[in-house]
Amino acid sequence: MKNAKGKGAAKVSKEALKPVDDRKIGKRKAPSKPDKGSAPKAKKEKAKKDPNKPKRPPSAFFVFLEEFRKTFKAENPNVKAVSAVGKAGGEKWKSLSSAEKAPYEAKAAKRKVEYEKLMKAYDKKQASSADDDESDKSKSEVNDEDDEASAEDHQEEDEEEDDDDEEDEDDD
DNA sequence: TACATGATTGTTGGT
DNA sequence: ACCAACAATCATGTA
Repeated sequence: MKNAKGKGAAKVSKEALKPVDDRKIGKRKAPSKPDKGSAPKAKKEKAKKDPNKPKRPPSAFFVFLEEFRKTFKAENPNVKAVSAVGKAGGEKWKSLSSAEKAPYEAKAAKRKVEYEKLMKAYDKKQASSADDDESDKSKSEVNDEDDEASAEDHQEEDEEEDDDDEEDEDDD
């Protein structure tokens, strides 16, 4: 008789230590670039802000936060401060069970797939652009802009793959 | 007038 | 494998 839950296999390790629990190491954000230029919109500087660079996909937490923000603001229209929603959201998020977060993770996972796709296109562009030396390159070259080939195809919202027992409620 | 900030967690990319 | 930065939000603050 093997383990009834052979699925888990040797994953008995308890989350164990978290390398860094407090990311308060330091608030590194914008490298402080108070350029007197005021608007960093179009600076011929080397501030390459790739407009094509896809932003990172929102994690399950952010997906949940998006909806949570609405609820939070709906019940706290007086609250003003992103930190308020962040704290409340973070607390609530931890209060949710894996099953509750499942739908959010599912969506986040989907976003990630799209992100990878966009990244691919972006990467391609970078490769082309990387070839700054387009002096006498008679090659066809730059053939980008083929992204969004299939912008909207699957809009299905059915994530009902309940074949396996996914009763993963937090039961510490 | 306009941008940076603050606070949350998760994910991604780089070394 | 680990570290560091960034993803949304939006009123407030500073220059």
